[in-house]
Amino acid sequence: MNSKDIAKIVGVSRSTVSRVINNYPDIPPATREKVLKAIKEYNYYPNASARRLVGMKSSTLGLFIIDIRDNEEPHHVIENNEDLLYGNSFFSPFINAFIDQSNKAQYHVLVSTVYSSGELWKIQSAFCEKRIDGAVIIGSSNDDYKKITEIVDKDFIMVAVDLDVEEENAGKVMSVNVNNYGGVSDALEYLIELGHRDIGIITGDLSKLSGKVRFDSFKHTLSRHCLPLREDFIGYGDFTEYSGYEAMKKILISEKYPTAVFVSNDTMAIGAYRAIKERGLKIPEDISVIGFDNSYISQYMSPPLTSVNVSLPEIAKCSIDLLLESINNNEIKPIQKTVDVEIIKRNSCRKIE
Amino acid sequence: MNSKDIAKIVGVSRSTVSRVINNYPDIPPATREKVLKAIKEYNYYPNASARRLVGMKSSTLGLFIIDIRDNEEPHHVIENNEDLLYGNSFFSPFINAFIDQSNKAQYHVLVSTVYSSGELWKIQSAFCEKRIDGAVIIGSSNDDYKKITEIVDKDFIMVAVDLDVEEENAGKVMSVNVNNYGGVSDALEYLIELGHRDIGIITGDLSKLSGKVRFDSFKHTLSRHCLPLREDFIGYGDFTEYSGYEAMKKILISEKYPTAVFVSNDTMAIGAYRAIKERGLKIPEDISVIGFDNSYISQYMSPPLTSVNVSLPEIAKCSIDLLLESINNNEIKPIQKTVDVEIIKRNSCRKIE
DNA sequence: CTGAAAGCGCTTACAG
DNA sequence: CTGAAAGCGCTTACAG
Repeated sequence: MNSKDIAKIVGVSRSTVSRVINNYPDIPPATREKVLKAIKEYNYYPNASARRLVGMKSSTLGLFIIDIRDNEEPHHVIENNEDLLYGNSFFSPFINAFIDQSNKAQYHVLVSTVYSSGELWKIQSAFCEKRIDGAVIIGSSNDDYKKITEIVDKDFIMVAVDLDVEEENAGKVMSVNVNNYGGVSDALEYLIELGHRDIGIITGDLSKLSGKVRFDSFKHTLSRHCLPLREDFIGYGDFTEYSGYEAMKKILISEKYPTAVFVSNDTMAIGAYRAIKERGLKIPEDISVIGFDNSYISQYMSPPLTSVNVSLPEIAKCSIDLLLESINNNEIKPIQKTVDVEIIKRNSCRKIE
Repeated sequence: MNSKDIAKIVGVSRSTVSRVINNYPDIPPATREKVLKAIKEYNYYPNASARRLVGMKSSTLGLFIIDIRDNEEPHHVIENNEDLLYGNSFFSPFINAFIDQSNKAQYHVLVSTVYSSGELWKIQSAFCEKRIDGAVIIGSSNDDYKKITEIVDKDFIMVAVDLDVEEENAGKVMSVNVNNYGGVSDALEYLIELGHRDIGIITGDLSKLSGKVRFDSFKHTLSRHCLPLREDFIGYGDFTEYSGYEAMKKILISEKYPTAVFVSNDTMAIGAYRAIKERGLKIPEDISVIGFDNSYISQYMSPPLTSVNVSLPEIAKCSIDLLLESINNNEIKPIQKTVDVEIIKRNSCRKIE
């Protein structure tokens, strides 16, 4: 069943069929009805490839999840649930939200994973093969993104999510970021309000935007409030649970430990909880903990974790808006958007005197 | 840059360029080299639509997540993190695994959500528009799947995941399922081994395969061991956390309550834990709990939940194998596969005398 | 071994 | 208002 068949059935030309499909004006209602009826009756759908070939959009957005670990095997496939962990806490909900919002905007979405630099060509090829009209890149470090911009043509429509825009690229790239800076200062000010003065931090991966900015904001906010930053109150993590565990253990080594700790994401907070409990300390009685991301699990931790909520659906929405505007106007306006953030108070922080 | 350009550059015809791209034999190595070199140098990628149009595969698999709630608004978009919950525990990790495995098999994946019966045409259209070569359908109840088979042509290649195959369809449909039956009987036998005799159950949504089979297996296994099934030890849930909470409250109403409860999925176990704690009971001292799915969160519950592990990556692998075989041979062999299951023992079940 | 040509299914100037 | 025709970029018999 193709447009020719429909044309024959209705007794018009393919041009006319095409015109009603594409909502041209100047088609007499009667003709339009007849064509529509035949289309429905014969269950006809225009071939997407043929449409693409004559220059129409593919109506497809690409979503590239970058998780490069070049030191490991080239294409590491998720073999067990443990590997899914990483995806689960941040990427997965974002993927869902992105698909959902794209679908709502009448776009298909093509999802791909990139596990090594050697797979970066996937992005370029999806564009060159004309499979997608635009793409979101998520999960890349600044280094990775640099590589991407080297490989992928500059005139393809991409928005980078959760990515630091380097000076050289600023004004050239579309991106949407979480208000990491504000979120951390809010979190800290909340702790300070509760009376805390000895506040520690578990940092994230400092090569990622979120890791770096959260640490910076922590330092600035502390000094703005004239509070000291003690080196032994800093634990360096990399966003994984285990690193959170180790970092917290390190912080708790000395006999004087902070009364509150800001943990740069919830996944590390899980590890931190474990270290605190192993040390025989109670949350929040002995030590208050605040996380970041408000991931699914935080509400179920004991005690439920106070955390900075990042609205993944809102990030998805912003990215798609940027993408679609760019696609429709066929121009790349280098806009940086920031999505705001809010503290979800639960029971892991207490007031002290 | 298209095949004509490459042809001109190399000094051959487009036919030849096409032949080297498609690995035809009988091309002199020298020619092949030259063409490959130009392709690389000019960063040429063949247009996927044009290839599709001349009959090649689209190299794309569809993944349709069915979550029909017709009583709610037609297209409910995920607006807040709470909505993501449902996706998180089961779908999300599956989506990840599916994308990963498809990518590894050199396939793209097009993901779509279906939130109402009115959107079921999306499946048909993706096929008819020739966007995909095959598709996995997940999350549908038997009713939903029936509707799907009514709408979607029988000659499209689909595999149903976690779906009951009705008698009338058996032998016509490709599907992969979890060994729900074996998983539940294993779980129960584990409890029995620990000395439990008064065992309760919180059922899932009985209109879904997993809900129904888990309940059936529970009843059969109990009777095989000559253990009674007390009506007041049964709580009816629907796989959501809140339903688990309510169901457990109902079970705990009478003064005699079971020493162990099988909960049909981990999400409901979260609710069940809450109800048990509110009642002032301890897990596993007063009551043992075993879940199903071994979802991400189960290890972090307190106490960590013993659960039946379902290997989502393995399900993904099976589905893709089925799909690819069907696509390559261009025939639908109605095969039903079952993925095995294993108990992950943690601290929510205790031995009793 | 290789090129010229047909054809995949559409859309869109162009002409009427 | 509508049809005939060109053309999008490929692949694949066909002929040589």
